[in-house]
Amino acid sequence: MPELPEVEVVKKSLEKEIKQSPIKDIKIIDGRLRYKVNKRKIRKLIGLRISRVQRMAKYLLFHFNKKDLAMLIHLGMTGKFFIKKKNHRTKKTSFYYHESENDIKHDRLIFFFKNNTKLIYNDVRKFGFIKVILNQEIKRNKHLNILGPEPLSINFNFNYFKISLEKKKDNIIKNLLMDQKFVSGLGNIYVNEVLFLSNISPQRILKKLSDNEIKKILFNTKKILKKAILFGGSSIKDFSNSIGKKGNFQQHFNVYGRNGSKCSNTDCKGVIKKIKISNRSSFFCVKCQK
DNA sequence: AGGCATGTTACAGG
DNA sequence: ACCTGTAACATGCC
Repeated sequence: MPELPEVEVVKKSLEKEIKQSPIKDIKIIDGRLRYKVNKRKIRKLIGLRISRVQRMAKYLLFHFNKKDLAMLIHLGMTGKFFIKKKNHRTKKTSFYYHESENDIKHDRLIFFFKNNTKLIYNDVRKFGFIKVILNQEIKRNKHLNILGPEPLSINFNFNYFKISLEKKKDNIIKNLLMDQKFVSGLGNIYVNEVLFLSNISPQRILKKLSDNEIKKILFNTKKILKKAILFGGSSIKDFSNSIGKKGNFQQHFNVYGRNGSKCSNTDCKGVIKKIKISNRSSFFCVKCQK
């Protein structure tokens, strides 16, 4: 899925484009997402105006002028939004995985606004979901209430890291950073990149992390997420097409998807290796990540 | 043909 | 009850 930077970029583009006009209609083309879209509940949004779009970890939360309702969205692996304005070409708000530019067969849901703007939810693999929830349920929502601190917040700090390590000393660092209960918003790409920048092997046992290394991980996590947001996120497997909105941060990957190539540290002659950790691909330099 | 893919979670086993 | 690892979800590309 989009990780935190991609979701943040989507959030910003949605806030900019779709706040003003009321929803006129909602068409469910294929509601069989991770959870089946509840037709009755989602139609309650007709007539409402989006007042704010919020990002929580990798989730999007839509708020409306009718304050008791909210819409929770997760993009899964391949969820994305398109905005279509009258007499304008389609604007992407998210990122291509491996689709062609004009592929519409994975459009799952369309929000029609009174000003003739359309907001299309498109999801190839249907791992994403859309749920209408009550505002008062947000705090105890089962997806949201287990999330650890946002990586860019001050709550993700040295003390928090140390306290968390007490309980998890036998695990390895990659699993910890991937754990949304520990820190919420990182995924496979950015965890690989953070550990590279920190010169730490993804397999390092937690109890063998020094204080200085913990500080490096914290610093590099915040640094790389901010940088990725500035570059508009990462659009993997879609490097050449420049129509619409697209992130460029994949060009700055040091290790992700680069197995076999030389380490990008100029003083290092190491090679990037790919291994499986908890069934996910991990990439690291055998020489400078210890 | 089989393996792989930005994620989450249900489940089994400890 | 907690932790951890694995399988499953649906689809398409290499």
